[in-house]
Amino acid sequence: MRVENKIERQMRHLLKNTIILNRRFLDDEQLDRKEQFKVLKEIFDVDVRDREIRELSSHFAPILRNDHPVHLSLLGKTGTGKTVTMLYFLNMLQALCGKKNILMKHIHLDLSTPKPCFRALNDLACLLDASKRYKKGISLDELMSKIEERLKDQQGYFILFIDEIDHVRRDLDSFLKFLVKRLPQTTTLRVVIVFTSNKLNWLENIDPRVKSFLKVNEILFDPYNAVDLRKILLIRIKKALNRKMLRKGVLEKIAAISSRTHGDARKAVELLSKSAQIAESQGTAVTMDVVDVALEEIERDKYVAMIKSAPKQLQAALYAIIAMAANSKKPLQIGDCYQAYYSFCAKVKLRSLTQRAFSDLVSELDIYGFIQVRIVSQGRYGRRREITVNLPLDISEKLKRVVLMEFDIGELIS
DNA sequence: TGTCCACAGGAAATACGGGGGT
DNA sequence: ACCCCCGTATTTCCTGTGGACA
Repeated sequence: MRVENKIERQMRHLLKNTIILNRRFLDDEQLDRKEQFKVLKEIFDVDVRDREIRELSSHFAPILRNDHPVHLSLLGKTGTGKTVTMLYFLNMLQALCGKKNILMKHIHLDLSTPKPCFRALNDLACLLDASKRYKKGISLDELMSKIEERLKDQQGYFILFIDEIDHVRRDLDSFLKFLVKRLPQTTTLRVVIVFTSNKLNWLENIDPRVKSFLKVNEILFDPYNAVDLRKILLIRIKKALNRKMLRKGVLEKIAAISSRTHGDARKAVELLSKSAQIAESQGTAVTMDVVDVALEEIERDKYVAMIKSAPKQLQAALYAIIAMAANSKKPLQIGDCYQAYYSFCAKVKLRSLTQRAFSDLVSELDIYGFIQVRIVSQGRYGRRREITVNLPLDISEKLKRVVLMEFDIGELIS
């Protein structure tokens, strides 16, 4: 057979077995606002998040009557659609207000990465075009004044959508105090603040003096169930994938796994996407087995990505603990781990921390899920935390290698 | 019943780095 | 050049504690 024919046949075969037709629809980051809204509209059109949208409507209805709604707090885990629903809703509301000649504007302050109070205020000021971007060096008061100045003489409704409010580390109180006490007094705008949080009780930890000022309504976003996830995934599949290459039941399986483990739409789409990728690179259809492989791969990548982006000290602590755990079947205790960490630091020329600081690193590793920590009292033999490592062997080996690479040490240290 | 282990974990202090106004 | 401001990382200092053991 002539070589041209071979190539052509090969290409046609590949084309026929292509799974991902339009990668962009598997990753919201790559879609622009307009396309995102289009996808969202389709999702809402099949009655997903119906209750939440109805509640939002009734919360904001007073605006159309020239009345003042109280603030709003959207609660729910990550990936339950708090942000997208709200953005979509605000967009609609904006259009509605436009029709009725009601002055309304909204701003989305995204705190999805943790920031101190200063940074949050600065971001807000930038969004309002009230100040330039500072890194540091300017007092909080000045920033607040700039924002006030900017908003002073404006009229109408001002909806401030603050995403992930609990990510304001340190001094959340003064941030809120400014927003709910000081700001409304210095402006003629009617301010309505919408908070988002994945901690159901974030309001309970704030300064009572601020809290008393903060009248909020709450809307709870439940994790998606399998039925909703199926609808959401189906829309993505239609847009992005070659459906012929999806074996029967795969969609249901992904929906079921996702609703069972987290109910997070973004993660569900990620699993779909990963499965398609794997199947495509193997040249097979997306089968149930492929989904399992994808699940494992996502899990592993999660750990690796986390430790790679973590501070050096945390990496060292993790290495020491994993290495210790490999040599002993019993749970570890802090003191021994600290010794291991200490000598590891010496080997890689890292300044070692005190045990107090190390103890915090251990808690952090626990939060991230690398290790499990349990406080156990041994009577006169002390009160201590027992450390266990439950990572699958391949992952812990991989993590050790990653850490060593981070320290520029190729060869294994015994 | 009191002691005392081996830490946990909170609070405050300190060190350090770097930006901004003047 | 000087002083002020802020953030982060750590250290220092500290009080608290469940229960085995004497």
